[in-house]
Amino acid sequence: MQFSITHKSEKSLARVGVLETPHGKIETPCFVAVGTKATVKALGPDDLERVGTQIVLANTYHLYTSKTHEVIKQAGGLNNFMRWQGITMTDSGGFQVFSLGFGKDHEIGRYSTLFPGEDLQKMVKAESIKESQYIKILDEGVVFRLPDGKRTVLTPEKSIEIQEAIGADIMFSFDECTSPLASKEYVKEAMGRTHRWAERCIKAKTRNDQALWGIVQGGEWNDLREESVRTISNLPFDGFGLGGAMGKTKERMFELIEFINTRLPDNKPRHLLGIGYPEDIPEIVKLGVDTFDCVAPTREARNGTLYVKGGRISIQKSEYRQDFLPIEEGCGCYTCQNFNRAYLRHLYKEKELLFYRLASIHNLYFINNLVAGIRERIKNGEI
RNA sequence: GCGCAGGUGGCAGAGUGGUCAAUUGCAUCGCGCUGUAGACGCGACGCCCUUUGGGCUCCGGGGGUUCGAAUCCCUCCCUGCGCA
Repeated sequence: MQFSITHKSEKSLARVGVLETPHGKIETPCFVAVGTKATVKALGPDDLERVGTQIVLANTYHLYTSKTHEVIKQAGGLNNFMRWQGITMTDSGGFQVFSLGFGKDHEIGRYSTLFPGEDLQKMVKAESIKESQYIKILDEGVVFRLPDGKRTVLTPEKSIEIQEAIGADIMFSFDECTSPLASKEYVKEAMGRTHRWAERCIKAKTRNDQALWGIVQGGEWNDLREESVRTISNLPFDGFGLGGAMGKTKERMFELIEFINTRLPDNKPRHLLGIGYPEDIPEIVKLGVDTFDCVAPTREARNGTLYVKGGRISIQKSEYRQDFLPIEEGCGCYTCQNFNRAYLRHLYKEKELLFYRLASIHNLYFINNLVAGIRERIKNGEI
Protein backbone atom coordinates (compact mmCIF):
# COMPACT_ATOMS: atom_id res chain seq x y z
CA MET A 1 0.00 0.00 0.00
CA GLN A 2 1.17 3.48 -0.82
CA PHE A 3 -0.19 6.84 0.18
CA SER A 4 0.82 10.15 -1.23
CA ILE A 5 -0.62 13.58 -0.68
CA THR A 6 -1.20 15.53 -3.88
CA HIS A 7 -2.88 18.69 -2.57
CA LYS A 8 -2.67 20.24 0.83
CA SER A 9 -5.07 22.93 1.91
CA GLU A 10 -3.75 26.20 3.22
CA LYS A 11 -7.04 27.02 4.84
CA SER A 12 -7.57 23.85 6.84
CA LEU A 13 -6.15 20.43 7.63
CA ALA A 14 -7.82 19.05 4.51
CA ARG A 15 -5.74 17.23 1.95
CA VAL A 16 -6.21 15.29 -1.26
CA GLY A 17 -4.20 12.11 -1.58
CA VAL A 18 -3.80 8.98 -3.59
CA LEU A 19 -4.11 5.64 -1.89
CA GLU A 20 -2.69 2.76 -3.88
CA THR A 21 -3.29 -0.88 -3.08
CA PRO A 22 -3.05 -4.19 -4.96
CA HIS A 23 -6.63 -3.59 -6.05
CA GLY A 24 -6.20 -0.19 -7.55
CA LYS A 25 -5.73 3.37 -6.48
CA ILE A 26 -8.21 5.90 -5.31
CA GLU A 27 -8.28 9.53 -4.47
CA THR A 28 -8.89 10.63 -0.91
CA PRO A 29 -10.81 11.96 0.95
CA CYS A 30 -13.03 9.02 0.24
CA PHE A 31 -16.12 7.48 1.75
CA VAL A 32 -15.90 3.78 2.57
CA ALA A 33 -19.12 1.83 2.06
CA VAL A 34 -19.84 -0.65 4.81
CA GLY A 35 -20.17 -4.22 3.61
CA THR A 36 -20.06 -6.09 6.89
CA LYS A 37 -20.83 -9.56 5.61
CA ALA A 38 -18.95 -9.24 2.35
CA THR A 39 -21.81 -7.35 0.73
CA VAL A 40 -23.04 -3.83 0.86
CA LYS A 41 -26.59 -4.72 1.80
CA ALA A 42 -29.00 -4.75 -1.14
CA LEU A 43 -26.34 -3.88 -3.70
CA GLY A 44 -24.25 -5.80 -6.17
CA PRO A 45 -20.75 -4.88 -7.32
CA ASP A 46 -22.14 -3.29 -10.49
CA ASP A 47 -24.37 -1.06 -8.37
CA LEU A 48 -21.40 -0.08 -6.23
CA GLU A 49 -19.42 0.90 -9.27
CA ARG A 50 -22.21 2.99 -10.71
CA VAL A 51 -22.69 4.71 -7.41
CA GLY A 52 -19.05 5.74 -7.29
CA THR A 53 -17.98 3.57 -4.39
CA GLN A 54 -14.26 2.90 -4.31
CA ILE A 55 -13.68 1.11 -1.01
CA VAL A 56 -15.72 -1.45 0.88
CA LEU A 57 -15.29 -2.39 4.53
CA ALA A 58 -16.09 -5.92 5.68
CA ASN A 59 -16.10 -7.21 9.22
CA THR A 60 -13.91 -9.79 10.90
CA TYR A 61 -16.35 -10.65 13.64
CA HIS A 62 -19.32 -11.37 11.41
CA LEU A 63 -17.34 -13.35 8.85
CA TYR A 64 -15.65 -15.31 11.62
CA THR A 65 -18.75 -16.36 13.57
CA SER A 66 -20.14 -17.93 10.41
CA LYS A 67 -16.70 -19.37 9.56
CA THR A 68 -17.03 -17.61 6.21
CA HIS A 69 -13.44 -16.38 6.43
CA GLU A 70 -12.34 -19.94 5.62
CA VAL A 71 -14.53 -19.98 2.53
CA ILE A 72 -13.24 -16.58 1.51
CA LYS A 73 -9.69 -17.84 1.79
CA GLN A 74 -10.54 -20.79 -0.44
CA ALA A 75 -12.19 -18.42 -2.89
CA GLY A 76 -8.94 -16.52 -3.19
CA GLY A 77 -9.79 -13.56 -1.02
CA LEU A 78 -12.56 -11.06 -0.44
CA ASN A 79 -12.37 -9.40 -3.87
CA ASN A 80 -12.84 -12.68 -5.68
CA PHE A 81 -15.43 -13.89 -3.25
CA MET A 82 -17.75 -10.90 -3.58
CA ARG A 83 -16.70 -10.12 -7.16
CA TRP A 84 -15.63 -6.63 -6.21
CA GLN A 85 -12.85 -4.98 -8.16
CA GLY A 86 -12.13 -2.08 -5.86
CA ILE A 87 -10.25 -1.62 -2.64
CA THR A 88 -11.28 -3.49 0.48
CA MET A 89 -10.80 -3.03 4.19
CA THR A 90 -11.68 -5.22 7.14
CA ASP A 91 -12.57 -4.00 10.57
CA SER A 92 -10.92 -6.05 13.28
CA GLY A 93 -13.90 -6.91 15.47
CA GLY A 94 -12.90 -4.19 17.91
CA PHE A 95 -16.15 -2.35 17.39
CA GLN A 96 -18.13 -5.45 18.35
CA VAL A 97 -16.33 -5.41 21.68
CA PHE A 98 -18.39 -2.30 22.24
CA SER A 99 -21.56 -2.88 20.26
CA LEU A 100 -22.11 -6.39 21.60
CA GLY A 101 -20.73 -5.59 25.06
CA PHE A 102 -21.04 -2.35 26.98
CA GLY A 103 -23.09 -0.91 24.15
CA LYS A 104 -25.82 -3.35 25.09
CA ASP A 105 -25.25 -3.07 28.83
CA HIS A 106 -25.46 0.71 28.60
CA GLU A 107 -28.30 0.53 26.12
CA ILE A 108 -26.61 3.02 23.92
CA GLY A 109 -25.08 3.40 20.49
CA ARG A 110 -21.65 4.80 20.03
CA TYR A 111 -23.10 8.27 19.58
CA SER A 112 -26.80 8.18 18.91
CA THR A 113 -28.54 9.23 22.08
CA LEU A 114 -25.73 11.39 23.35
CA PHE A 115 -25.73 14.22 20.90
CA PRO A 116 -29.14 15.68 21.66
CA GLY A 117 -28.20 15.96 25.32
CA GLU A 118 -26.86 13.62 27.91
CA ASP A 119 -29.24 11.09 29.32
CA LEU A 120 -28.64 11.18 33.05
CA GLN A 121 -30.43 7.95 33.88
CA LYS A 122 -28.35 6.07 31.38
CA MET A 123 -25.17 7.60 32.71
CA VAL A 124 -26.02 6.65 36.27
CA LYS A 125 -26.89 3.14 35.21
CA ALA A 126 -23.70 2.81 33.19
CA GLU A 127 -21.59 3.79 36.18
CA SER A 128 -22.93 0.86 38.13
CA ILE A 129 -21.89 -1.62 35.44
CA LYS A 130 -18.32 -2.71 35.94
CA GLU A 131 -18.35 -5.74 33.69
CA SER A 132 -20.35 -6.46 30.60
CA GLN A 133 -22.87 -9.22 30.96
CA TYR A 134 -22.47 -10.11 27.32
CA ILE A 135 -18.74 -10.29 26.80
CA LYS A 136 -15.63 -10.86 28.86
CA ILE A 137 -12.72 -8.57 28.15
CA LEU A 138 -9.37 -9.95 29.22
CA ASP A 139 -5.86 -8.88 28.44
CA GLU A 140 -5.53 -11.99 26.35
CA GLY A 141 -8.59 -11.19 24.25
CA VAL A 142 -12.37 -11.02 24.26
CA VAL A 143 -14.94 -13.74 24.85
CA PHE A 144 -18.26 -13.00 23.17
CA ARG A 145 -21.38 -14.73 24.39
CA LEU A 146 -23.60 -14.58 21.39
CA PRO A 147 -27.35 -14.12 21.50
CA ASP A 148 -27.74 -17.61 20.05
CA GLY A 149 -25.63 -19.05 22.84
CA LYS A 150 -22.47 -19.60 20.81
CA ARG A 151 -19.17 -18.47 22.20
CA THR A 152 -16.70 -16.58 20.08
CA VAL A 153 -13.19 -15.71 21.16
CA LEU A 154 -11.21 -12.98 19.50
CA THR A 155 -7.60 -12.12 20.31
CA PRO A 156 -5.32 -9.77 18.41
CA GLU A 157 -3.60 -12.79 16.86
CA LYS A 158 -6.91 -14.38 15.92
CA SER A 159 -8.23 -11.16 14.43
CA ILE A 160 -5.16 -10.86 12.21
CA GLU A 161 -5.35 -14.51 11.24
CA ILE A 162 -8.97 -14.01 10.17
CA GLN A 163 -8.22 -10.74 8.42
CA GLU A 164 -5.41 -12.42 6.51
CA ALA A 165 -7.78 -15.19 5.49
CA ILE A 166 -10.23 -12.58 4.25
CA GLY A 167 -7.37 -10.85 2.51
CA ALA A 168 -8.55 -7.26 2.28
CA ASP A 169 -6.11 -4.59 1.13
CA ILE A 170 -6.25 -2.84 4.47
CA MET A 171 -6.66 -4.43 7.89
CA PHE A 172 -7.26 -2.75 11.22
CA SER A 173 -5.61 -3.69 14.46
CA PHE A 174 -7.80 -5.29 17.08
CA ASP A 175 -8.85 -2.64 19.59
CA GLU A 176 -11.32 -2.10 22.37
CA CYS A 177 -13.86 0.49 21.36
CA THR A 178 -15.14 2.09 24.55
CA SER A 179 -18.60 3.33 25.45
CA PRO A 180 -19.36 7.05 25.54
CA LEU A 181 -20.58 6.38 29.09
CA ALA A 182 -17.39 4.73 30.31
CA SER A 183 -15.38 6.45 33.04
CA LYS A 184 -11.98 7.98 32.38
CA GLU A 185 -10.44 5.36 34.62
CA TYR A 186 -11.95 2.57 32.56
CA VAL A 187 -11.10 4.16 29.22
CA LYS A 188 -7.51 4.54 30.32
CA GLU A 189 -7.32 0.89 31.22
CA ALA A 190 -8.96 -0.14 27.92
CA MET A 191 -6.61 2.13 26.00
CA GLY A 192 -3.59 0.43 27.54
CA ARG A 193 -5.06 -2.87 26.43
CA THR A 194 -5.60 -1.56 22.91
CA HIS A 195 -1.95 -0.45 22.80
CA ARG A 196 -0.71 -3.88 23.89
CA TRP A 197 -3.01 -5.51 21.37
CA ALA A 198 -1.66 -3.20 18.66
CA GLU A 199 1.85 -4.54 19.17
CA ARG A 200 0.56 -8.09 19.13
CA CYS A 201 -1.30 -7.44 15.87
CA ILE A 202 1.88 -6.21 14.23
CA LYS A 203 3.76 -9.28 15.45
CA ALA A 204 1.00 -11.60 14.27
CA LYS A 205 0.93 -10.22 10.75
CA THR A 206 2.50 -12.53 8.17
CA ARG A 207 1.38 -11.26 4.78
CA ASN A 208 3.08 -8.28 3.25
CA ASP A 209 0.57 -7.54 0.51
CA GLN A 210 -1.90 -6.23 3.08
CA ALA A 211 -1.63 -2.96 4.96
CA LEU A 212 -2.30 -2.73 8.68
CA TRP A 213 -3.66 0.40 10.25
CA GLY A 214 -3.54 1.07 13.99
CA ILE A 215 -6.41 2.51 15.97
CA VAL A 216 -6.16 5.47 18.31
CA GLN A 217 -8.33 5.25 21.42
CA GLY A 218 -8.62 7.35 24.57
CA GLY A 219 -12.25 8.43 24.61
CA GLU A 220 -13.04 12.08 25.16
CA TRP A 221 -9.93 12.98 27.15
CA ASN A 222 -7.18 14.95 25.49
CA ASP A 223 -4.39 13.54 27.64
CA LEU A 224 -5.46 9.99 26.87
CA ARG A 225 -5.82 10.73 23.18
CA GLU A 226 -2.38 12.31 23.18
CA GLU A 227 -0.87 9.27 24.80
CA SER A 228 -2.68 6.97 22.38
CA VAL A 229 -1.53 8.92 19.34
CA ARG A 230 2.04 8.79 20.59
CA THR A 231 1.95 5.06 21.24
CA ILE A 232 0.15 4.05 18.07
CA SER A 233 2.08 6.33 15.74
CA ASN A 234 5.36 4.99 17.08
CA LEU A 235 4.41 1.52 15.89
CA PRO A 236 5.03 0.54 12.26
CA PHE A 237 1.45 0.95 11.05
CA ASP A 238 0.66 1.93 7.47
CA GLY A 239 -2.17 4.22 8.50
CA PHE A 240 -4.37 5.12 11.41
CA GLY A 241 -7.92 4.78 12.54
CA LEU A 242 -9.62 7.24 14.85
CA GLY A 243 -11.83 5.14 17.04
CA GLY A 244 -13.76 5.00 20.25
CA ALA A 245 -16.10 7.46 21.87
CA MET A 246 -15.56 11.07 20.87
CA GLY A 247 -17.27 13.06 23.56
CA LYS A 248 -20.87 13.87 24.16
CA THR A 249 -21.46 16.66 21.67
CA LYS A 250 -20.63 17.16 18.05
CA GLU A 251 -18.49 20.16 18.82
CA ARG A 252 -16.40 17.99 21.10
CA MET A 253 -16.16 15.31 18.44
CA PHE A 254 -14.76 17.82 15.97
CA GLU A 255 -12.32 19.14 18.56
CA LEU A 256 -11.08 15.64 19.25
CA ILE A 257 -10.66 14.81 15.58
CA GLU A 258 -8.61 17.95 15.14
CA PHE A 259 -6.64 17.24 18.31
CA ILE A 260 -5.75 13.76 17.08
CA ASN A 261 -5.06 14.65 13.45
CA THR A 262 -2.72 17.51 14.29
CA ARG A 263 -0.64 15.01 16.26
CA LEU A 264 -0.63 12.08 13.85
CA PRO A 265 2.14 11.87 11.24
CA ASP A 266 1.16 13.81 8.16
CA ASN A 267 2.30 11.34 5.57
CA LYS A 268 0.07 8.42 6.51
CA PRO A 269 -3.63 8.02 5.85
CA ARG A 270 -6.17 8.63 8.61
CA HIS A 271 -9.46 6.83 8.77
CA LEU A 272 -12.29 8.11 10.90
CA LEU A 273 -14.10 5.02 12.06
CA GLY A 274 -17.86 4.95 11.73
CA ILE A 275 -18.62 8.62 11.20
CA GLY A 276 -20.32 9.94 8.12
CA TYR A 277 -23.58 11.84 8.30
CA PRO A 278 -23.70 13.99 5.18
CA GLU A 279 -23.87 17.17 7.22
CA ASP A 280 -20.65 16.27 9.07
CA ILE A 281 -18.58 15.22 6.10
CA PRO A 282 -17.37 18.69 5.04
CA GLU A 283 -16.23 19.30 8.59
CA ILE A 284 -14.35 16.04 9.15
CA VAL A 285 -12.57 16.45 5.83
CA LYS A 286 -11.48 19.92 6.87
CA LEU A 287 -10.07 18.36 9.98
CA GLY A 288 -7.73 16.16 7.95
CA VAL A 289 -9.62 12.90 7.64
CA ASP A 290 -8.72 10.89 4.53
CA THR A 291 -11.14 8.00 4.65
CA PHE A 292 -14.22 7.33 6.73
CA ASP A 293 -16.90 4.69 6.80
CA CYS A 294 -20.44 4.81 8.09
CA VAL A 295 -23.45 2.54 8.06
CA ALA A 296 -25.81 5.50 8.03
CA PRO A 297 -26.22 6.01 4.27
CA THR A 298 -27.14 2.38 3.66
CA ARG A 299 -29.04 1.75 6.87
CA GLU A 300 -31.02 4.96 6.68
CA ALA A 301 -31.78 4.17 3.05
CA ARG A 302 -33.25 0.82 4.02
CA ASN A 303 -35.23 2.52 6.76
CA GLY A 304 -36.78 4.99 4.34
CA THR A 305 -34.59 8.05 4.95
CA LEU A 306 -33.20 9.53 1.75
CA TYR A 307 -30.55 12.19 1.46
CA VAL A 308 -31.25 15.48 -0.30
CA LYS A 309 -29.34 18.72 -0.38
CA GLY A 310 -29.61 20.33 3.00
CA GLY A 311 -31.20 17.38 4.76
CA ARG A 312 -33.16 14.21 4.27
CA ILE A 313 -36.68 13.08 3.51
CA SER A 314 -38.73 10.25 4.95
CA ILE A 315 -40.16 8.56 1.91
CA GLN A 316 -42.97 7.01 3.96
CA LYS A 317 -44.74 10.34 4.39
CA SER A 318 -48.11 10.63 2.74
CA GLU A 319 -47.08 13.86 1.05
CA TYR A 320 -45.06 11.72 -1.39
CA ARG A 321 -47.95 9.47 -2.25
CA GLN A 322 -48.57 11.19 -5.55
CA ASP A 323 -45.28 13.00 -5.86
CA PHE A 324 -43.88 12.16 -9.26
CA LEU A 325 -40.60 14.02 -8.87
CA PRO A 326 -37.33 12.18 -8.31
CA ILE A 327 -35.91 12.05 -4.78
CA GLU A 328 -33.84 15.05 -5.75
CA GLU A 329 -34.09 16.94 -8.98
CA GLY A 330 -30.78 17.06 -10.77
CA CYS A 331 -29.40 14.03 -8.96
CA GLY A 332 -27.45 11.86 -11.36
CA CYS A 333 -28.02 8.55 -9.62
CA TYR A 334 -29.72 5.61 -11.29
CA THR A 335 -32.67 5.85 -8.93
CA CYS A 336 -33.34 9.53 -9.56
CA GLN A 337 -32.80 9.11 -13.31
CA ASN A 338 -35.48 6.45 -13.51
CA PHE A 339 -37.92 6.55 -10.61
CA ASN A 340 -40.03 9.00 -8.68
CA ARG A 341 -40.97 9.50 -5.05
CA ALA A 342 -44.45 8.10 -5.44
CA TYR A 343 -43.06 4.82 -6.74
CA LEU A 344 -40.36 4.68 -4.07
CA ARG A 345 -42.88 5.39 -1.36
CA HIS A 346 -45.06 2.63 -2.73
CA LEU A 347 -42.15 0.18 -2.72
CA TYR A 348 -41.22 1.18 0.81
CA LYS A 349 -44.72 0.84 2.20
CA GLU A 350 -45.10 -2.54 0.56
CA LYS A 351 -41.67 -3.64 1.77
CA GLU A 352 -40.78 -4.50 -1.77
CA LEU A 353 -37.16 -5.62 -2.09
CA LEU A 354 -36.44 -3.25 -4.94
CA PHE A 355 -36.82 -0.36 -2.53
CA TYR A 356 -33.75 -1.29 -0.52
CA ARG A 357 -31.62 -1.35 -3.61
CA LEU A 358 -32.91 1.88 -5.14
CA ALA A 359 -32.71 3.74 -1.84
CA SER A 360 -29.19 2.50 -1.10
CA ILE A 361 -28.08 3.46 -4.58
CA HIS A 362 -29.32 6.99 -4.05
CA ASN A 363 -27.81 7.55 -0.62
CA LEU A 364 -24.42 6.13 -1.55
CA TYR A 365 -24.34 8.12 -4.76
CA PHE A 366 -25.27 11.21 -2.79
CA ILE A 367 -22.40 10.71 -0.34
CA ASN A 368 -19.83 9.80 -2.97
CA ASN A 369 -20.88 12.76 -5.08
CA LEU A 370 -20.64 15.04 -2.07
CA VAL A 371 -17.14 13.85 -1.25
CA ALA A 372 -16.04 14.13 -4.89
CA GLY A 373 -17.16 17.75 -4.84
CA ILE A 374 -15.20 18.37 -1.69
CA ARG A 375 -12.06 16.89 -3.24
CA GLU A 376 -12.38 19.27 -6.16
CA ARG A 377 -12.83 22.22 -3.85
CA ILE A 378 -9.72 21.28 -1.90
CA LYS A 379 -7.79 21.11 -5.18
CA ASN A 380 -9.16 24.50 -6.14
CA GLY A 381 -8.07 25.96 -2.86
CA GLU A 382 -11.63 26.65 -1.73
CA ILE A 383 -11.45 24.53 1.39
C1' G B 1 -90.22 -18.12 6.24
C1' C B 2 -87.68 -21.76 9.75
C1' G B 3 -82.95 -23.42 12.16
C1' C B 4 -78.00 -22.30 13.60
C1' A B 5 -73.93 -18.82 14.16
C1' G B 6 -72.73 -13.88 14.71
C1' G B 7 -72.69 -8.16 14.97
C1' U B 8 -66.42 -4.81 19.40
C1' G B 9 -62.40 1.16 17.79
C1' G B 10 -59.93 2.21 9.84
C1' C B 11 -59.62 -3.44 9.06
C1' A B 12 -58.90 -8.36 11.24
C1' G B 13 -59.81 -10.28 15.79
C1' A B 14 -59.59 -10.95 21.75
C1' G B 15 -62.57 -10.00 25.96
C1' U B 16 -67.94 -12.53 27.84
C1' G B 17 -70.90 -8.82 35.06
C1' G B 18 -66.49 -4.75 38.14
C1' U B 19 -59.05 -4.49 37.77
C1' C B 20 -62.10 -2.13 30.04
C1' A B 21 -61.08 3.52 26.70
C1' A B 22 -61.17 -2.10 25.96
C1' U B 23 -55.25 -7.69 24.65
C1' U B 24 -53.01 -8.42 19.90
C1' G B 25 -51.89 -7.97 14.64
C1' C B 26 -52.34 -4.95 10.31
C1' A B 27 -53.11 -0.16 8.50
C1' U B 28 -52.27 5.08 9.71
C1' C B 29 -49.23 8.98 11.78
C1' G B 30 -44.74 10.76 14.24
C1' C B 31 -39.65 10.04 15.78
C1' G B 32 -34.93 7.72 15.74
C1' C B 33 -30.84 5.21 13.29
C1' U B 34 -22.99 7.20 12.92
C1' G B 35 -16.05 1.07 12.65
C1' U B 36 -24.36 -3.01 10.86
C1' A B 37 -27.06 -8.77 16.37
C1' G B 38 -30.59 -3.21 12.27
C1' A B 39 -34.73 -4.41 4.82
C1' C B 40 -34.84 -2.20 11.93
C1' G B 41 -36.33 0.06 16.63
C1' C B 42 -39.40 3.41 19.68
C1' G B 43 -43.85 6.25 20.39
C1' A B 44 -49.00 7.88 19.29
C1' C B 45 -53.47 6.07 17.58
C1' G B 46 -62.25 7.72 20.70
C1' C B 47 -62.59 13.12 22.06
C1' C B 48 -60.83 17.17 25.35
C1' C B 49 -57.28 19.19 29.06
C1' U B 50 -50.24 21.07 29.90
C1' U B 51 -48.88 15.90 32.88
C1' U B 52 -46.65 9.46 35.55
C1' G B 53 -52.92 12.91 36.03
C1' G B 54 -58.10 14.49 35.15
C1' G B 55 -62.93 15.01 32.41
C1' C B 56 -66.41 13.24 28.65
C1' U B 57 -68.36 9.64 25.19
C1' C B 58 -67.94 4.26 23.86
C1' C B 59 -68.41 -2.31 22.11
C1' G B 60 -75.33 -2.70 15.80
C1' G B 61 -80.31 0.44 17.59
C1' G B 62 -83.80 0.82 21.61
C1' G B 63 -85.43 -0.81 26.35
C1' G B 64 -84.50 -3.57 30.92
C1' U B 65 -81.94 -6.31 35.27
C1' U B 66 -77.91 -4.75 38.65
C1' C B 67 -74.56 -0.73 43.37
C1' G B 68 -72.09 -1.71 38.53
C1' A B 69 -73.07 -4.21 31.61
C1' A B 70 -68.97 -4.72 25.73
C1' U B 71 -70.33 -8.87 28.94
C1' C B 72 -77.12 -11.00 31.53
C1' C B 73 -82.59 -10.42 29.69
C1' C B 74 -86.33 -8.47 26.00
C1' U B 75 -87.07 -6.34 21.35
C1' C B 76 -85.82 -4.37 16.61
C1' C B 77 -82.30 -4.04 12.58
C1' C B 78 -78.29 -6.30 9.89
C1' U B 79 -74.71 -10.36 8.16
C1' G B 80 -73.17 -15.54 7.14
C1' C B 81 -74.35 -20.77 6.67
C1' G B 82 -78.09 -24.71 6.29
C1' C B 83 -83.26 -26.08 5.13
C1' A B 84 -87.52 -24.63 2.47
